[in-house]
Amino acid sequence: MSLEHILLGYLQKPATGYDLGREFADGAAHFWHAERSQIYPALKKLQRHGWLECREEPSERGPARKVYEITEAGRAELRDWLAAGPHIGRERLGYIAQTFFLDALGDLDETTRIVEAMRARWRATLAVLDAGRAEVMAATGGAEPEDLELFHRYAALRMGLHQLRAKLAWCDETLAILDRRTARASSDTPEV
Amino acid sequence: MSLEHILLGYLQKPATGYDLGREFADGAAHFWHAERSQIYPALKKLQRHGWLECREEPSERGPARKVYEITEAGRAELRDWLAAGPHIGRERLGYIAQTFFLDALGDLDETTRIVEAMRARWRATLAVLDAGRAEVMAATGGAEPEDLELFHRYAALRMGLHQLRAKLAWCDETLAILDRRTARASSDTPEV
DNA sequence: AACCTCATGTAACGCGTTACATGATTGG
DNA sequence: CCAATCATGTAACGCGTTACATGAGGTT
Repeated sequence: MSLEHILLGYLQKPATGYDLGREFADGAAHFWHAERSQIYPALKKLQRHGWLECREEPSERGPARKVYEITEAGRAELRDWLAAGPHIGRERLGYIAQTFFLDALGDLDETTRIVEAMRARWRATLAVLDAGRAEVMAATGGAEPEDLELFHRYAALRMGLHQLRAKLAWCDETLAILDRRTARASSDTPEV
Repeated sequence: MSLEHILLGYLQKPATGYDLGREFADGAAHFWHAERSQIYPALKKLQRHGWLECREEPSERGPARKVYEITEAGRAELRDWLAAGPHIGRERLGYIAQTFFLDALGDLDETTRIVEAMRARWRATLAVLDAGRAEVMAATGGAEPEDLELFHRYAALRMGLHQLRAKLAWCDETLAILDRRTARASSDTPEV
């Protein structure tokens, strides 16, 4: 159900399916993803519900743009979804599953290698989110954004940052434990 | 692809589909979930691949138990999956999406209410994970587990704890910002 | 008698991914 | 001329959810 409501959320400003596809590649990337092949049918479904209206506009290049706009019923539906309490679903986290079973490799060096790879990936993602944060900070001069829309978008970004920093903290903690363990193991069986 | 590999991971010790269903309700709940209706066909598929073997055993109550056991090919497949680098997929986080669009409610009191509800939910989950951590701590006497299997299961649990604490830290941070904002707003427009 | 736990499944549906189709314009 | 960007989609497939079916044995 969430994708549809995210589309309604974005469509408080009129947009085309193509535009929305870009949002999922940019602004929303850290909490949701959708391909355009999924977006186009979803928009039609929202229109059938009466939550969106559509007008066609010629485009300079390519086929006519279908610009969607939210209706009053759509706004009500969005508000219901937002006010209905937190939408916390079950998270499927392959990397924790992997950690959970990593003993099957029977080798703590392999564990170290995998955790280091995780750290590298998340550091790269953190750099992207941090750039977004720096942008907001520059625009507001270091204060919390006054504007309600920006305030909430920034709050969502802060959540992403907290989560990423927690992942990285776990990597550091785990690597430290692994380090201590390898150090201890090599002092137990010292080289000749 | 992950569910199948998680099943292989668990099946380093023989188990039935029913047993595995319980794991997803208990031990694996914080990073993966699967219904038994999904597990039974998945086990058959793994068997077709030659990664599992199955023997039937009579059960004291109910129909015969199908006890699955991993094969050498299955172990190789699991090791490949584990060693292939971190399995970091796209996360779909409805609650961040919700935060992102919460300005549509046009009311910071509603935002406060939602964030408080999130905090309550995550506090409850944290209590569960923390109990698991306390159990391990009690068993090892406060040290990191020596046993390789326990070490990795505990590492996975620590990750869950880090993530939850990050969520809660965000709630606290956000509620503090909201508080300051409401305080400022009421001093700008003081009651008569 | 009603209900819980053990133990197996099937069927229908919905959400998400990948691949493909079409076609105009702009830039190298 | 080739590639990228704009702009719309469809089709096939796979993963996940919900609901249902069956039936034995033990508990209240």
